[in-house]
Amino acid sequence: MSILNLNIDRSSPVPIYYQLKQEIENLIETGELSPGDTLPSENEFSKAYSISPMTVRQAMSELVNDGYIHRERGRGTFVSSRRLAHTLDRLMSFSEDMQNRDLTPSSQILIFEETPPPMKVMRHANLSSSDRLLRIRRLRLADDQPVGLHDTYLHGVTFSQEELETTQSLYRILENRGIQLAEGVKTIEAVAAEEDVAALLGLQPGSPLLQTTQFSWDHMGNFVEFVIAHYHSDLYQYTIQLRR
Amino acid sequence: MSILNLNIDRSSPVPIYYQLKQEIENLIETGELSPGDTLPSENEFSKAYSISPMTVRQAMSELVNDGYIHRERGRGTFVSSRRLAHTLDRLMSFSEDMQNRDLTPSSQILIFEETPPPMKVMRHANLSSSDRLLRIRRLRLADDQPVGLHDTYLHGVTFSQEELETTQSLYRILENRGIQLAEGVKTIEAVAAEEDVAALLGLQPGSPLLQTTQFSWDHMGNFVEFVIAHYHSDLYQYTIQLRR
DNA sequence: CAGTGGTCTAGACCACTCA
DNA sequence: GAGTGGTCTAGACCACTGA
Repeated sequence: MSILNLNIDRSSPVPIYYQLKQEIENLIETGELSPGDTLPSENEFSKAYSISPMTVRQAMSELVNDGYIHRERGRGTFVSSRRLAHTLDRLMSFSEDMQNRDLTPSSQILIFEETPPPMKVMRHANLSSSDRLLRIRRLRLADDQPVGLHDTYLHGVTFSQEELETTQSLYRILENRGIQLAEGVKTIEAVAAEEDVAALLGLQPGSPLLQTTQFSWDHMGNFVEFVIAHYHSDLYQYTIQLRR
Repeated sequence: MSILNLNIDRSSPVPIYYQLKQEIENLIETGELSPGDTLPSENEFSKAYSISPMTVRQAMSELVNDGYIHRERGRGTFVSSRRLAHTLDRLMSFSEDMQNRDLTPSSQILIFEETPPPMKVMRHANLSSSDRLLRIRRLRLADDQPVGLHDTYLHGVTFSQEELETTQSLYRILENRGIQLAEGVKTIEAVAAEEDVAALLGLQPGSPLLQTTQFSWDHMGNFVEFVIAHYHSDLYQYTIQLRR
């Protein structure tokens, strides 16, 4: 593999390993390097640009980490397939999710009240029955078709039903109050539709539903929300991108 | 922060950075180090165990990458909130998955044959009806209880049923042939159990099942496998960790 | 065999934090 | 100003691959 023509500016405040990483990333993004192509060896990079091997290695390691390239001992370093976007699973609102799928999201608020935490929430979020959560039940529609039912329980934040109706986005309301969701756990299972849920989603009782339950926390590890959702499985599937 | 009491064996073939990483991981997993605790500085590690700073750094970098710790320039290195397990979603075999859940996995091979690709696979993996795939249907058990049914379609690899029975692991057979799964897409939905599947899983027909369909590719973007799986939802849920 | 990535050394200077 | 992580050097030996 002949050496690539890269632009490394040693007077720049940008770290050398980072410049190298960005340059290679660009070549891959623009298609000048294709999946399966062999990269110059670490040694070649090191000599061609007078960069210490360990510095070259740092750039390569981050590219491997980001999924752009992979290394094979004794063989070389290769550009990886770009089949998948480089995104992992993210905390995403229903609205964001639908917009990503090119559907128009909407909502009907069915319940808006203060309640003590459900048992499951008390256990996982370490709350007691004297704590008060804001409970919001919403029918979720995509292109005006009902696809799911969301029961959201919020901790440590209050607002009016009117504010939700005008803002449309729970996450935006949280952000306006300086609350940022940082991590979450979502569990997915299949359940048979109860009568009330079935009626709302236009299904027969007993129809298979996708049920997701999610806990979310902010950066400090404070419990923020619990959501239990039921989806019409013909209209809503869950897709995950995986890496080894 | 006083120095920790770690066990580093320099005569071991296990790399030093990896030993260091594992030891710290253990301290965090067992709770001997708690979220927010300050780790000894890189310099302290380096001196205490006579390890080169760059080697200490490699261990730390991987721990950061895996979400165990985070670094703050000028302040120190801290144990991260351990609310979430340290795994993101990975391509994982059923066996690995069960072992992570402390269950003993086993399998019964029901079908082992060559077939043309199913329609869905032809579309997604760009194959034609003249291609031949190896199809394997297996009943999957955890602690001897049937939890799921896997239909796997493999491309570009052949082996005998005997080899699978002795090796036990499809992924190991692939690895032995130099095939490494690199990325995948998994779709999760809820379906009603068909009669044959219900019987195998000990359920009534029409019971809600978790259905996952997965495509996997190697580093070069070559299609390797398609798996359609059905799970007894009471016994098997899918959990995802999310980040914003 | 030469070439590759994997690991490791023993230093260096820098920007940043905090007392 | 002492201590921290961030970057970087210029080498070394190893295990592995492939011709």
